[in-house]
Amino acid sequence: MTVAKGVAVTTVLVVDDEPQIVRALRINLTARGYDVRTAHDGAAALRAAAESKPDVVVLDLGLPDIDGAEVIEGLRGWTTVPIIVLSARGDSGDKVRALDAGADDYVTKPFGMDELLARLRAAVRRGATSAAPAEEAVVEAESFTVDLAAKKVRRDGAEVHLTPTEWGILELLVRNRGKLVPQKQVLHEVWGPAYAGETHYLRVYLAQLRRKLEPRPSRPRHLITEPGMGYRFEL
Amino acid sequence: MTVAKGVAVTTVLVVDDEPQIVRALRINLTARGYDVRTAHDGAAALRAAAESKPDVVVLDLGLPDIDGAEVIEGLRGWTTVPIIVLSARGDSGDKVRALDAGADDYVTKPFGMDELLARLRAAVRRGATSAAPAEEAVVEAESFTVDLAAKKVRRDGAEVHLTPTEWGILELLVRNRGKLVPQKQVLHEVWGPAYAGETHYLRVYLAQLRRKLEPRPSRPRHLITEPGMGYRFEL
DNA sequence: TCAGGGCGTCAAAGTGGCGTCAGGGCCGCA
DNA sequence: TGCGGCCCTGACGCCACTTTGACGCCCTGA
Repeated sequence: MTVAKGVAVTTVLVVDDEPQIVRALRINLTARGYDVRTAHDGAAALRAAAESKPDVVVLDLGLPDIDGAEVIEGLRGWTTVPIIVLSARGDSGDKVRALDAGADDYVTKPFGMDELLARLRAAVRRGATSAAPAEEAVVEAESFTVDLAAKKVRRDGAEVHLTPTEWGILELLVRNRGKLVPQKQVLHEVWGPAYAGETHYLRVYLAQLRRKLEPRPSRPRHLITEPGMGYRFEL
Repeated sequence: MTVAKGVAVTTVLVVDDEPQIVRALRINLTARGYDVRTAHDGAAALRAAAESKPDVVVLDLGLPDIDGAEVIEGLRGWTTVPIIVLSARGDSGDKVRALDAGADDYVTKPFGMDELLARLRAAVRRGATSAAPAEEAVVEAESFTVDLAAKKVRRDGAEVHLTPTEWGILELLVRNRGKLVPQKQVLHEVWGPAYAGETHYLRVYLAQLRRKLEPRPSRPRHLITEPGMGYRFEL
């Protein structure tokens, strides 16, 4: 899902060369809060998919340029995004080919909008559960490990308890491991936009984190201060 | 997939009360190398699913005992196994209900065997990629056990009665065992989107759960509060 | 050599979250 | 109509976390 301002918006790519179908889908999907992108032929569909990273694709088989099965294969080469095939041809050979090429569902025209929407929800639901695990959830430093998914920190096997603020800082730095994170960014993301000047907070909390995590808190090896600039997490 | 001697065998659970349908499916699926299990009513289906851990379920909606949507919900309570619904009724209301209850696909009788097999392959393919690390239906903590399929909790052999709200919280935490679940997520998933600020509810209900489940409710070992962040279930 | 800014450290408030208990309202069931 | 289970609400004490202030160090530039 595309995430904007903390709200997950589902993006749907509609691929069809019949304007009235595209129009009907756009109206219905937009009304239900989906972000709708469209493409009118196979080449445009592949481009649009690569670009807008949709959460689900609705694909008509009768495209002017490329055969539908090839579009499916083109997508399946690099993404597991759910694909719902629309087709006027109801014969079973087409269905079998499309599904075996990698489509997730097959709906015959004319279709009921209710049914299509329900199948769309089902496809998105599946996509959401299977997609996730991308990012590596557990990061290992020399003297401690950070589990970003479980929000746990372990040191010498024992779990270390962090307060919400401590965790917020550590998470931010670990997600940007190796990179310098400016003071302003830390303050902004952990405390909020109104705290850009409270650099003293950072000194206090970084000291606390080092005391809890560093083998030698006064000679930090992982939670590095870059004077005047910001902080950096090193493995 | 069930793995035996290095060879992956796909297990299909067929649920239908019409013997000739079951027979036709058994013959066709077995011929293609699937391991076929069958059930003739909803109760048996839920039992068989918990027992044989199928890779895909083919479910007829017109069962003699339980409504089809309830069977789907019963399965979805603890597993993400793909479910393909078969139904004689082609009307769109049924389709929408079944799909929204958690079905993955919907095929209207009479169906072509080719098409059903293609949809089955598509469902299995998806299931294989998403294949979460085989979630267990029954989770054992030190002092109690949670049966996600049966929605039951046992402590010292005796069943513990939970209210719907208590169960909702426990289920959510157990499904995310080890992971921290933010307060907002608990409120959102148990009470609904409008209750994001009612953190007091959580304190009351967590106390109730601890009183019922923890050996030492004031020193919880399994239902852990992470102050300011959320809750965590530990085995 | 001195002044100043940035940083680390320690300790002392204060305050907000948490656990707990008890009461009240609602709804389904007898 | 009464009863019991369940959900919600309010009050209160406690503790952990956040915030704040004071102080000394180091480095840099004047």
